[in-house]
Amino acid sequence: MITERTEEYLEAIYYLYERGEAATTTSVAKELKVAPASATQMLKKLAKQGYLKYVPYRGVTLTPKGEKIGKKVLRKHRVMEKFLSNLGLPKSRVHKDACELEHHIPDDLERVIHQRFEGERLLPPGAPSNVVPLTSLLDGQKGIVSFIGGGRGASQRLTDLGLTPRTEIKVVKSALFRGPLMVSVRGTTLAIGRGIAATVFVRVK
Amino acid sequence: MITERTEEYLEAIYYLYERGEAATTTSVAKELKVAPASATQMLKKLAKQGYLKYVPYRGVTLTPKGEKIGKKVLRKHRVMEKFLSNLGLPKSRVHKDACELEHHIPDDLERVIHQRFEGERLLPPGAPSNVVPLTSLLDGQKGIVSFIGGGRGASQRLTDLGLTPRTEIKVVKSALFRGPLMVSVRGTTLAIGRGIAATVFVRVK
DNA sequence: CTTTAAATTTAGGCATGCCTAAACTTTGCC
DNA sequence: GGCAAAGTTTAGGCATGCCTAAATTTAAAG
Ligand SMILES: [Fe+2]
Ligand SMILES: [Fe+2]
Ligand SMILES: [Fe+2]
Ligand SMILES: [Fe+2]
Repeated sequence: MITERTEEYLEAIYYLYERGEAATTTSVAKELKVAPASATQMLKKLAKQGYLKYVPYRGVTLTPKGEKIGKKVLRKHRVMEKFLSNLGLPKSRVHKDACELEHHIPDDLERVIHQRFEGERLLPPGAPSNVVPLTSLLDGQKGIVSFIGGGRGASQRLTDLGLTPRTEIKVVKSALFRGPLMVSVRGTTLAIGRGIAATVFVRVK
Repeated sequence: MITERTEEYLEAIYYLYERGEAATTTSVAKELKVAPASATQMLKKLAKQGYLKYVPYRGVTLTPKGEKIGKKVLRKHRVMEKFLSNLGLPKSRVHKDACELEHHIPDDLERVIHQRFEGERLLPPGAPSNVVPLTSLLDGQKGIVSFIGGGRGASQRLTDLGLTPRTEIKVVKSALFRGPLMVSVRGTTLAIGRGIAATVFVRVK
């Protein structure tokens, strides 16, 4: 059985990775507010369990197995944060509560909550319900560009990138709530900012 | 700190109490699928902690402190069960997942979720069970208007909007917990407030 | 080579919590 | 008073997991 603390470590390591920071013993320890010695011990254990590769004095790298968990937990954390803050929970509690719930929310429940709370205010009235902002797609999902909701400037930039209606688009990597999205269009992969991505509405397949 | 297992015991004892059954060592043990000896030990501990009154050979009674917790946990359990099953979780998992979440959902979150799904208890007795308030529908779901539960004013306004019995209606977007619903009726999309939507009962397809 | 920061090892601490079988005691009923 | 059922006591098991200070080692930079 995977413990809550293990999830917490993997989440933190994935978070460092996502920001391009090295996952050293100290950086992990700082992230989790524990002493370096504690992190060393824990990282060795996680390596033995196959969640990451640990090289003494060199830091760690997540294995596919560990990355999958870290990524999932972080995603749940963010989904729950948004959920809670949308419900009007005091800001001071949003993070903490999300950090507890992230370990207890089943995958499918997370998915449903996510779908309902991302971009819901952006949808133009009357749009068919399977048309959603690009930012709502999860990694790996595909869609067809339906229309561009933004103004002229945004439209121009997106046209330049080849993001025009009826184009098929696939989300390669979405940080879910912040940071750019990596999308694949017409065989090429490109990164676009969240702000502009939110103006692209796609029909989900 | 109150443990999960403690909550489980208090929940079970409150559940017995609610049904008018005596909370004896054996009945509690049976409820939780443990040996009587385990229950004895645990009940003594809970008594020492002030959650209940324990009289050897006579069973237990919840103190106000214990009753408050047992009642709350059971309520959370039920709210979560309803929530999960409304979201389409497989029946086999609804109970188990609810029994985990009940220990991790903050009070205010439970309250909000409850409000969203309590509408179903407004159902007039004898109504077929697939008739639910409009507010219970999820995005994209369709239904046939069955009847209007509100008073004259509400009825008039809804009639004006074309929301009359036997009309087909589709929920385009429901904010799930607050804000108006977007519905599609006879080919047009319109927004209606939550309050009035709760008086519209529809037969789900 | 020296210095410093990062990392590791060591040795220990702490916090428990819940469960069971088997033998024994009590209660309640006849 | 005898008996069965309910409840209790006893004695033990099991499953750990994570954290830290201080001393030591290693790596990297100059
Ligand atoms: Fe967490
Ligand atoms: Fe978290
Ligand atoms: Fe539970
Ligand atoms: Fe429960």
